[in-house]
Amino acid sequence: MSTDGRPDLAAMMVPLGRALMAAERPALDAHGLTMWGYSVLLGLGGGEPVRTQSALARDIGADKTRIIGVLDGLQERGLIERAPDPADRRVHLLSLTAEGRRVREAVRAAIREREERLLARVPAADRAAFLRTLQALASLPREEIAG
Amino acid sequence: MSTDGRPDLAAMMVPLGRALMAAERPALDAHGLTMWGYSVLLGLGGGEPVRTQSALARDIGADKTRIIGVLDGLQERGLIERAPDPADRRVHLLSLTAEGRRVREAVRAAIREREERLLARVPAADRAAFLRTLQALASLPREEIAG
DNA sequence: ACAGATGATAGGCATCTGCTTACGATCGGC
DNA sequence: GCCGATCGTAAGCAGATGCCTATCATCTGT
Repeated sequence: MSTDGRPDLAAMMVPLGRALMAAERPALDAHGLTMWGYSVLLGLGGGEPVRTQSALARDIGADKTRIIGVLDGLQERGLIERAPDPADRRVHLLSLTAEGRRVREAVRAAIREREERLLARVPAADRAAFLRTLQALASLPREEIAG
Repeated sequence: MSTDGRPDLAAMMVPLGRALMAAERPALDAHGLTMWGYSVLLGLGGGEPVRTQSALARDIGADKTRIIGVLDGLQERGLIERAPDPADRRVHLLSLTAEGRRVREAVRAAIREREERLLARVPAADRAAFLRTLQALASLPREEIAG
Protein backbone atom coordinates (compact mmCIF):
# COMPACT_ATOMS: atom_id res chain seq x y z
CA MET A 1 0.00 0.00 0.00
CA SER A 2 2.91 2.34 0.70
CA THR A 3 3.96 4.29 -2.36
CA ASP A 4 7.52 3.99 -1.18
CA GLY A 5 9.14 0.79 -0.05
CA ARG A 6 12.05 2.09 1.94
CA PRO A 7 12.59 0.87 5.49
CA ASP A 8 12.07 3.23 8.41
CA LEU A 9 14.87 5.70 8.89
CA ALA A 10 15.67 4.43 12.37
CA ALA A 11 15.62 0.84 11.13
CA MET A 12 18.45 1.72 8.78
CA MET A 13 20.24 4.27 10.91
CA VAL A 14 20.56 2.34 14.15
CA PRO A 15 22.08 -0.89 12.82
CA LEU A 16 24.33 1.08 10.51
CA GLY A 17 25.48 3.20 13.42
CA ARG A 18 26.21 0.06 15.40
CA ALA A 19 28.22 -1.38 12.55
CA LEU A 20 30.19 1.83 12.19
CA MET A 21 30.92 1.88 15.90
CA ALA A 22 32.10 -1.69 15.73
CA ALA A 23 34.33 -0.80 12.81
CA GLU A 24 35.86 2.00 14.85
CA ARG A 25 36.70 -0.19 17.81
CA PRO A 26 40.06 -1.46 16.52
CA ALA A 27 41.26 2.11 16.00
CA LEU A 28 40.15 3.01 19.52
CA ASP A 29 41.67 -0.09 21.06
CA ALA A 30 44.97 0.67 19.35
CA HIS A 31 45.14 3.79 21.49
CA GLY A 32 43.54 2.39 24.60
CA LEU A 33 40.45 4.54 24.26
CA THR A 34 36.83 3.71 24.91
CA MET A 35 34.06 5.19 22.85
CA TRP A 36 33.31 7.62 25.66
CA GLY A 37 36.96 8.52 26.00
CA TYR A 38 37.15 9.33 22.31
CA SER A 39 33.90 11.22 22.60
CA VAL A 40 35.42 13.36 25.31
CA LEU A 41 38.52 14.07 23.24
CA LEU A 42 36.28 15.11 20.36
CA GLY A 43 34.16 17.26 22.64
CA LEU A 44 37.22 19.05 23.95
CA GLY A 45 38.72 19.49 20.54
CA GLY A 46 36.33 22.16 19.40
CA GLY A 47 36.98 25.86 19.26
CA GLU A 48 36.68 26.77 22.93
CA PRO A 49 39.83 25.72 24.75
CA VAL A 50 38.15 24.94 28.05
CA ARG A 51 34.86 23.53 29.23
CA THR A 52 33.24 22.55 32.45
CA GLN A 53 32.42 18.92 33.01
CA SER A 54 28.67 19.43 33.01
CA ALA A 55 28.74 21.35 29.76
CA LEU A 56 30.90 18.68 28.19
CA ALA A 57 28.61 15.91 29.36
CA ARG A 58 25.60 17.71 27.95
CA ASP A 59 27.36 18.21 24.62
CA ILE A 60 28.41 14.65 24.06
CA GLY A 61 25.15 13.23 25.36
CA ALA A 62 26.67 11.58 28.38
CA ASP A 63 25.50 11.43 31.95
CA LYS A 64 27.12 14.07 34.14
CA THR A 65 27.97 11.54 36.82
CA ARG A 66 29.25 8.87 34.50
CA ILE A 67 31.94 10.69 32.60
CA ILE A 68 33.84 11.38 35.80
CA GLY A 69 35.55 8.01 35.63
CA VAL A 70 36.30 8.54 31.97
CA LEU A 71 37.86 11.91 32.73
CA ASP A 72 39.87 10.37 35.55
CA GLY A 73 41.31 7.84 33.15
CA LEU A 74 42.12 10.38 30.48
CA GLN A 75 43.75 12.66 33.01
CA GLU A 76 45.86 9.85 34.44
CA ARG A 77 47.12 9.10 30.97
CA GLY A 78 47.93 12.75 30.43
CA LEU A 79 45.50 13.29 27.61
CA ILE A 80 43.44 15.97 29.31
CA GLU A 81 43.93 18.48 32.07
CA ARG A 82 41.62 19.55 34.84
CA ALA A 83 42.55 23.06 35.91
CA PRO A 84 40.86 25.03 38.65
CA ASP A 85 38.97 28.04 37.38
CA PRO A 86 40.20 31.15 39.20
CA ALA A 87 36.85 32.79 38.57
CA ASP A 88 34.75 29.94 39.96
CA ARG A 89 36.37 27.52 42.33
CA ARG A 90 33.61 24.96 41.95
CA VAL A 91 34.39 24.06 38.37
CA HIS A 92 37.22 22.24 36.68
CA LEU A 93 38.21 23.68 33.36
CA LEU A 94 38.94 20.90 30.93
CA SER A 95 41.41 21.04 28.13
CA LEU A 96 43.34 18.70 25.88
CA THR A 97 47.06 18.29 26.45
CA ALA A 98 49.41 18.19 23.49
CA GLU A 99 49.47 14.42 23.84
CA GLY A 100 45.68 14.41 23.95
CA ARG A 101 45.54 16.36 20.74
CA ARG A 102 48.01 13.96 19.18
CA VAL A 103 46.03 10.85 20.14
CA ARG A 104 42.79 12.49 19.11
CA GLU A 105 44.13 13.26 15.66
CA ALA A 106 45.68 9.83 15.23
CA VAL A 107 42.42 8.06 16.03
CA ARG A 108 40.45 10.52 14.01
CA ALA A 109 42.65 9.92 10.98
CA ALA A 110 42.36 6.16 11.28
CA ILE A 111 38.59 6.33 11.55
CA ARG A 112 38.32 8.82 8.74
CA GLU A 113 40.41 6.66 6.46
CA ARG A 114 38.15 3.67 7.03
CA GLU A 115 35.09 5.80 6.44
CA GLU A 116 36.42 7.16 3.20
CA ARG A 117 37.00 3.63 1.99
CA LEU A 118 33.37 2.88 2.78
CA LEU A 119 32.08 6.04 1.15
CA ALA A 120 34.08 5.20 -1.95
CA ARG A 121 31.37 2.64 -2.69
CA VAL A 122 28.81 5.40 -2.90
CA PRO A 123 28.33 7.04 -6.29
CA ALA A 124 30.23 10.32 -6.22
CA ALA A 125 27.10 12.16 -7.29
CA ASP A 126 25.26 11.10 -4.15
CA ARG A 127 28.05 11.36 -1.65
CA ALA A 128 28.06 15.09 -1.05
CA ALA A 129 24.29 15.24 -0.71
CA PHE A 130 24.35 12.32 1.69
CA LEU A 131 26.96 13.86 3.94
CA ARG A 132 25.37 17.27 3.80
CA THR A 133 21.98 15.88 4.75
CA LEU A 134 23.30 13.61 7.45
CA GLN A 135 25.16 16.51 8.97
CA ALA A 136 22.09 18.72 8.81
CA LEU A 137 19.86 16.13 10.46
CA ALA A 138 22.44 15.26 13.10
CA SER A 139 22.79 18.89 14.11
CA LEU A 140 19.07 19.46 14.53
CA PRO A 141 18.01 19.95 18.12
CA ARG A 142 16.28 16.84 19.39
CA GLU A 143 13.00 18.60 19.96
CA GLU A 144 12.77 19.16 16.24
CA ILE A 145 13.27 15.48 15.57
CA ALA A 146 10.71 14.49 18.15
CA GLY A 147 8.36 16.87 16.41
CA MET B 1 44.77 19.75 9.37
CA SER B 2 41.83 17.75 8.03
CA THR B 3 40.76 18.92 4.61
CA ASP B 4 37.20 18.25 5.62
CA GLY B 5 35.64 19.27 8.88
CA ARG B 6 32.72 16.93 9.09
CA PRO B 7 32.25 14.83 12.22
CA ASP B 8 32.80 11.09 12.12
CA LEU B 9 30.00 9.18 10.49
CA ALA B 10 29.26 7.18 13.61
CA ALA B 11 29.31 10.34 15.71
CA MET B 12 26.44 11.65 13.61
CA MET B 13 24.67 8.40 12.91
CA VAL B 14 24.42 7.00 16.41
CA PRO B 15 22.90 10.00 18.21
CA LEU B 16 20.61 10.62 15.26
CA GLY B 17 19.49 7.01 15.37
CA ARG B 18 18.81 7.35 19.08
CA ALA B 19 16.77 10.48 18.52
CA LEU B 20 14.77 8.81 15.78
CA MET B 21 14.09 5.82 18.01
CA ALA B 22 12.96 8.13 20.78
CA ALA B 23 10.66 9.90 18.33
CA GLU B 24 9.13 6.57 17.37
CA ARG B 25 8.36 5.54 20.91
CA PRO B 26 4.99 7.33 21.19
CA ALA B 27 3.75 5.57 18.07
CA LEU B 28 4.92 2.24 19.47
CA ASP B 29 3.44 2.88 22.90
CA ALA B 30 0.13 3.76 21.33
CA HIS B 31 -0.07 0.18 20.12
CA GLY B 32 1.61 -1.45 23.09
CA LEU B 33 4.65 -2.46 21.11
CA THR B 34 8.30 -2.47 22.10
CA MET B 35 11.01 -1.71 19.63
CA TRP B 36 11.79 -5.39 19.37
CA GLY B 37 8.15 -6.24 18.91
CA TYR B 38 7.87 -3.80 16.05
CA SER B 39 11.11 -5.14 14.66
CA VAL B 40 9.59 -8.60 14.61
CA LEU B 41 6.45 -7.40 12.86
CA LEU B 42 8.63 -5.74 10.25
CA GLY B 43 10.76 -8.83 9.87
CA LEU B 44 7.71 -10.98 9.30
CA GLY B 45 6.13 -8.54 6.91
CA GLY B 46 8.47 -9.28 4.03
CA GLY B 47 7.70 -11.39 1.04
CA GLU B 48 8.08 -14.85 2.49
CA PRO B 49 4.98 -15.70 4.50
CA VAL B 50 6.75 -17.81 7.09
CA ARG B 51 10.09 -17.88 8.85
CA THR B 52 11.80 -19.85 11.55
CA GLN B 53 12.66 -18.08 14.78
CA SER B 54 16.40 -18.35 14.30
CA ALA B 55 16.25 -16.93 10.80
CA LEU B 56 14.09 -14.08 12.01
CA ALA B 57 16.44 -13.33 14.89
CA ARG B 58 19.39 -13.27 12.53
CA ASP B 59 17.58 -10.93 10.17
CA ILE B 60 16.56 -8.33 12.70
CA GLY B 61 19.88 -8.47 14.53
CA ALA B 62 18.43 -9.92 17.71
CA ASP B 63 19.67 -12.66 19.93
CA LYS B 64 18.03 -15.99 19.21
CA THR B 65 17.28 -16.60 22.86
CA ARG B 66 16.04 -13.12 23.60
CA ILE B 67 13.24 -12.75 21.08
CA ILE B 68 11.40 -15.72 22.53
CA GLY B 69 9.71 -13.58 25.13
CA VAL B 70 8.88 -10.99 22.50
CA LEU B 71 7.31 -13.65 20.30
CA ASP B 72 5.35 -14.99 23.27
CA GLY B 73 3.90 -11.55 23.87
CA LEU B 74 3.01 -10.95 20.25
CA GLN B 75 1.41 -14.36 19.99
CA GLU B 76 -0.65 -13.81 23.13
CA ARG B 77 -1.96 -10.60 21.64
CA GLY B 78 -2.84 -12.39 18.44
CA LEU B 79 -0.44 -10.45 16.24
CA ILE B 80 1.62 -13.41 15.11
CA GLU B 81 1.14 -17.14 14.79
CA ARG B 82 3.49 -19.97 15.56
CA ALA B 83 2.51 -22.95 13.46
CA PRO B 84 4.24 -26.32 13.51
CA ASP B 85 6.08 -27.15 10.33
CA PRO B 86 4.85 -30.50 9.04
CA ALA B 87 8.16 -30.99 7.28
CA ASP B 88 10.33 -30.32 10.33
CA ARG B 89 8.81 -30.76 13.72
CA ARG B 90 11.57 -28.85 15.44
CA VAL B 91 10.72 -25.48 13.99
CA HIS B 92 7.88 -23.05 14.46
CA LEU B 93 6.79 -21.27 11.31
CA LEU B 94 6.08 -17.66 12.09
CA SER B 95 3.54 -15.52 10.31
CA LEU B 96 1.60 -12.33 10.85
CA THR B 97 -2.09 -12.56 11.60
CA ALA B 98 -4.49 -10.16 9.93
CA GLU B 99 -4.49 -8.16 13.15
CA GLY B 100 -0.70 -8.22 13.15
CA ARG B 101 -0.63 -6.83 9.65
CA ARG B 102 -3.09 -4.15 10.67
CA VAL B 103 -1.06 -3.03 13.68
CA ARG B 104 2.13 -3.18 11.69
CA GLU B 105 0.74 -0.91 9.02
CA ALA B 106 -0.77 1.50 11.52
CA VAL B 107 2.52 1.94 13.36
CA ARG B 108 4.45 2.08 10.15
CA ALA B 109 2.21 4.82 8.80
CA ALA B 110 2.56 6.88 11.98
CA ILE B 111 6.30 6.56 11.94
CA ARG B 112 6.52 7.29 8.27
CA GLU B 113 4.43 10.39 8.61
CA ARG B 114 6.73 11.76 11.30
CA GLU B 115 9.75 10.95 9.21
CA GLU B 116 8.36 12.69 6.17
CA ARG B 117 7.82 15.78 8.24
CA LEU B 118 11.45 15.62 9.27
CA LEU B 119 12.66 14.99 5.74
CA ALA B 120 10.65 17.96 4.56
CA ARG B 121 13.38 20.09 6.10
CA VAL B 122 15.90 18.61 3.74
CA PRO B 123 16.32 20.28 0.35
CA ALA B 124 14.39 18.24 -2.16
CA ALA B 125 17.47 17.97 -4.32
CA ASP B 126 19.36 16.14 -1.60
CA ARG B 127 16.61 13.98 -0.27
CA ALA B 128 16.57 11.22 -2.85
CA ALA B 129 20.36 10.89 -2.83
CA PHE B 130 20.35 10.77 0.96
CA LEU B 131 17.75 8.04 1.16
CA ARG B 132 19.33 6.07 -1.66
CA THR B 133 22.75 6.21 -0.04
CA LEU B 134 21.48 5.43 3.43
CA GLN B 135 19.62 2.45 2.09
CA ALA B 136 22.67 1.26 0.19
CA LEU B 137 24.96 1.55 3.20
CA ALA B 138 22.44 -0.04 5.54
CA SER B 139 22.08 -3.05 3.30
CA LEU B 140 25.80 -3.69 3.04
CA PRO B 141 26.93 -6.84 4.82
CA ARG B 142 28.70 -5.93 8.02
CA GLU B 143 31.98 -7.42 6.90
CA GLU B 144 32.15 -4.81 4.19
CA ILE B 145 31.65 -2.05 6.72
CA ALA B 146 34.26 -3.47 9.06
CA GLY B 147 36.62 -3.52 6.10
C1' DA C 1 24.31 37.40 55.56
C1' DC C 2 21.19 33.99 53.97
C1' DA C 3 18.67 30.97 50.67
C1' DG C 4 18.63 28.73 46.61
C1' DA C 5 21.07 27.16 42.58
C1' DT C 6 25.12 24.96 40.51
C1' DG C 7 29.43 22.08 40.08
C1' DA C 8 32.03 17.79 41.04
C1' DT C 9 31.92 13.54 43.12
C1' DA C 10 30.30 8.92 45.12
C1' DG C 11 27.07 5.33 45.38
C1' DG C 12 23.39 2.64 44.19
C1' DC C 13 19.50 0.70 41.35
C1' DA C 14 16.67 -1.05 37.59
C1' DT C 15 17.03 -2.13 32.99
C1' DC C 16 18.79 -3.70 28.72
C1' DT C 17 22.21 -6.26 25.83
C1' DG C 18 25.24 -9.61 24.20
C1' DC C 19 26.92 -13.98 25.33
C1' DT C 20 27.14 -18.55 27.23
C1' DT C 21 25.45 -22.96 28.92
C1' DA C 22 22.23 -26.55 29.28
C1' DC C 23 18.43 -29.48 27.80
C1' DG C 24 15.16 -32.09 25.22
C1' DA C 25 13.24 -32.90 20.62
C1' DT C 26 14.22 -33.69 16.04
C1' DC C 27 16.62 -33.93 11.57
C1' DG C 28 20.33 -35.53 8.34
C1' DG C 29 24.25 -37.93 6.79
C1' DC C 30 26.68 -42.12 6.96
C1' DG D 1 20.50 -47.18 13.67
C1' DC D 2 23.87 -43.89 15.44
C1' DC D 3 26.34 -39.33 15.87
C1' DG D 4 26.60 -34.71 15.13
C1' DA D 5 24.08 -30.58 14.07
C1' DT D 6 20.00 -27.65 14.48
C1' DC D 7 15.73 -25.67 16.70
C1' DG D 8 13.24 -23.73 20.48
C1' DT D 9 13.42 -22.84 25.28
C1' DA D 10 15.14 -21.60 30.02
C1' DA D 11 18.45 -19.53 32.94
C1' DG D 12 22.13 -16.79 34.23
C1' DC D 13 26.19 -13.58 33.97
C1' DA D 14 28.99 -9.43 33.03
C1' DG D 15 28.96 -5.01 31.35
C1' DA D 16 26.86 -0.73 29.95
C1' DT D 17 23.32 2.82 30.54
C1' DG D 18 20.06 6.15 32.33
C1' DC D 19 18.45 7.94 36.47
C1' DC D 20 18.22 9.27 41.10
C1' DT D 21 20.02 10.68 45.75
C1' DA D 22 23.27 12.62 48.84
C1' DT D 23 27.31 15.42 50.07
C1' DC D 24 30.34 19.17 50.09
C1' DA D 25 32.12 23.42 48.21
C1' DT D 26 31.03 27.44 46.08
C1' DC D 27 28.54 31.06 43.58
C1' DT D 28 24.55 34.47 42.97
C1' DG D 29 20.64 37.24 43.93
C1' DT D 30 18.29 39.57 47.41
